[in-house]
Amino acid sequence: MRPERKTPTIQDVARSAGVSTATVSRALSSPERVSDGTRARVSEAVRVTGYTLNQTARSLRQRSARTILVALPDIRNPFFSSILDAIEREVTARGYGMLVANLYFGHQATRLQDYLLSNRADGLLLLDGSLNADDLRVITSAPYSVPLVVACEDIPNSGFHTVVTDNVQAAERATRHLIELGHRRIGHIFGPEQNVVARDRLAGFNRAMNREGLPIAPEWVFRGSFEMDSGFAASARYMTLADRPTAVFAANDESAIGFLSGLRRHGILCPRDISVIGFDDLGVAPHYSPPLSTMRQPRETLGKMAAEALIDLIEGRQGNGTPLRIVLQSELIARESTGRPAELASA
Amino acid sequence: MRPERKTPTIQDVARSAGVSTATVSRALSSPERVSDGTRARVSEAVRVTGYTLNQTARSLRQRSARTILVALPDIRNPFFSSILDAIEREVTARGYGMLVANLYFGHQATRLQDYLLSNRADGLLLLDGSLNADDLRVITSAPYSVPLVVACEDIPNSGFHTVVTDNVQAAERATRHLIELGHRRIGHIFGPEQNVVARDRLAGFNRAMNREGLPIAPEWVFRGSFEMDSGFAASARYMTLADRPTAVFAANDESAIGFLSGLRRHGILCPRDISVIGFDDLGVAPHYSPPLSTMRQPRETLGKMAAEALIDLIEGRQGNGTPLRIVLQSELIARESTGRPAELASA
DNA sequence: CAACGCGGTGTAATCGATTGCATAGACCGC
DNA sequence: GCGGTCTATGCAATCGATTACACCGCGTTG
Repeated sequence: MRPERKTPTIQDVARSAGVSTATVSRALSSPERVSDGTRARVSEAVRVTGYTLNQTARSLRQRSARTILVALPDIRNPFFSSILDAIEREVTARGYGMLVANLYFGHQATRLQDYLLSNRADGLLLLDGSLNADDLRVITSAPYSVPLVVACEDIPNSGFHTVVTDNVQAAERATRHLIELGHRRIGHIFGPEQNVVARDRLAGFNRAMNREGLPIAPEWVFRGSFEMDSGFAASARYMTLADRPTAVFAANDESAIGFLSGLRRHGILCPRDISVIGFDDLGVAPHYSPPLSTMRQPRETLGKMAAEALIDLIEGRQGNGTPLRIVLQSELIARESTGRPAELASA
Repeated sequence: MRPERKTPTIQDVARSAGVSTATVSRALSSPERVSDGTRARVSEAVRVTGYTLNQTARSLRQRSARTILVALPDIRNPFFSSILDAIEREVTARGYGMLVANLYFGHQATRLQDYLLSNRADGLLLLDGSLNADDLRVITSAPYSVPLVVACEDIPNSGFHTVVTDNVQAAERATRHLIELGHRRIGHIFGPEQNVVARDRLAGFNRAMNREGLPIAPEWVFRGSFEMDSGFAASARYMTLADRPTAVFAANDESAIGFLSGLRRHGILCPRDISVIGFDDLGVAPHYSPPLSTMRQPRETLGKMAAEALIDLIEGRQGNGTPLRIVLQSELIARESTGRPAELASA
């Protein structure tokens, strides 16, 4: 039977300051519109009452939650979590909150609708390319018109605002790095077949090989899933080959690491017997054995730009109809896992 | 000058179904309270109008956002991101949303207040032990009474509801593992000095050594920060020692990996020359060279239980005044980075 | 001196749901 | 046939802010 104290509202502040709620609201959100005296009395009243704004009430009235929703396939993936970090910084700096939805590769457009159409979030930052563009258009077009920015994983030809890195180009660069070292027989560990990023990296690999007139052996393209275990599995298949590549471009660092870990068990040493380059520059890459050559994406920039773009969209800037498309470049980080092929080194 | 179509509201549904808004509300949230016919007409009206609930309006009225806030020191850390994953699953299953605040080791209690006292979130799941208990009590006690569960990093003697693992015990187990292998001269890579988890692990290390009557050399306890680079730095100091330990317990896998990576550059090989055990069982641990022995915390369970506890608290279950305290145990995962010391192996 | 502009403030409508209370009608039992 | 109970529904208040509009008083200007 206790008094059930409630948190103070703007009414309490108004009463304490001897003004109307309208004045309190103005004193707090556009201080230049009230007189100095009033402003001071309101501040004091806020202090005395311990008032804090009820964001829910404000959201209802202003039809904006000052919150964005970030949807991604897997939070645990360190690549995504560092993007998330960059997004969080930017979003926080702009006074927004960040809701996170993990989709587990689930294509769950419905769950997203739930958040977005219920006014809990003002826009969607989508880091998952596996969603269906038409499903998404349901929420981005009238009457809902939810602001959307696609980042990291492109949804090709969708016409959505997009911030990505050029994976084809970067994969080509990685492959060319191996070629420049003298490798001619080069394999690839592919990512999940449906994944845009994996496909782009395969395309870049193919392009580099074709441009140099090098043959692509189908049995040297190992199926993978971006996970360490799939790289490990690829190493077993590698061992069964009669004719083996001297270098491998892995679609990401995880598969490169799993692959190397498997090879080591068979006594194949990197870079002595094989060169391997990965993608993403995970934290462990420089400390792996051997330190892993890789392509580094500008993760912070990517996350920051995507968040900026989304908030601009939400706040009505960036209004000119044409969809935004930002394409960033990745950087080659050559470490010790790539070297000249054995036949040249010994020569 | 376009018509500015708005998303349909419950009023539109009511009009379309020929009933009052009260009835629509009831049909949707407690269907058993309306007649079959009405329910059908309302469902149809919802379909026709494309109605979606405005969660903000509901939150305002019900004084609950169906959202929790998770605050952590560093999203990029794979340990935290996998906890976050478990939390997200549980929270989503219960119909809640998850706001994420990254604190960057910033002790920013103020930012948390912002979210919690503004009714954007119904409770706080705190994964950061560095916050000041008294600052937190401001929001957990009247008039605000924000539900709080502390997880992962304990805030000792705070009286908050807590879900953690027993780091002292686990560190003792890890150290004992080294002792059982025959090591007598054992070092430790310490975490950030202020961090509870780091302190507990040091305490467990000390306890194991003391119980076995083994000496603890101060110069064998390397200062660290839980990051790979700090493990790497420790390796440099290790090399300068005249008298070196034959085994090291690192406060986490990152520092173990950095340490091993540094030693390798000096030709010190693990496990031949030194045994190293880490903590956390990162994804890379089984694929590192050598595969890393480590302590595995029940991360999924921890995240899930913490989320459950918080939601129970929010929804008024788990009401009996005594603070909850759940302590989980970790599991030793012995891999190849730990072995018998050289002098015994050769014997 | 009347008209006007303007800064500062208050009144009340509004955002979109939920819910306490009232009521109409059906049904029941005595 | 009457009171009572129960079900299904509607009316209107409510959550806590923002904001359109009105108003007051003062200074300026023609």
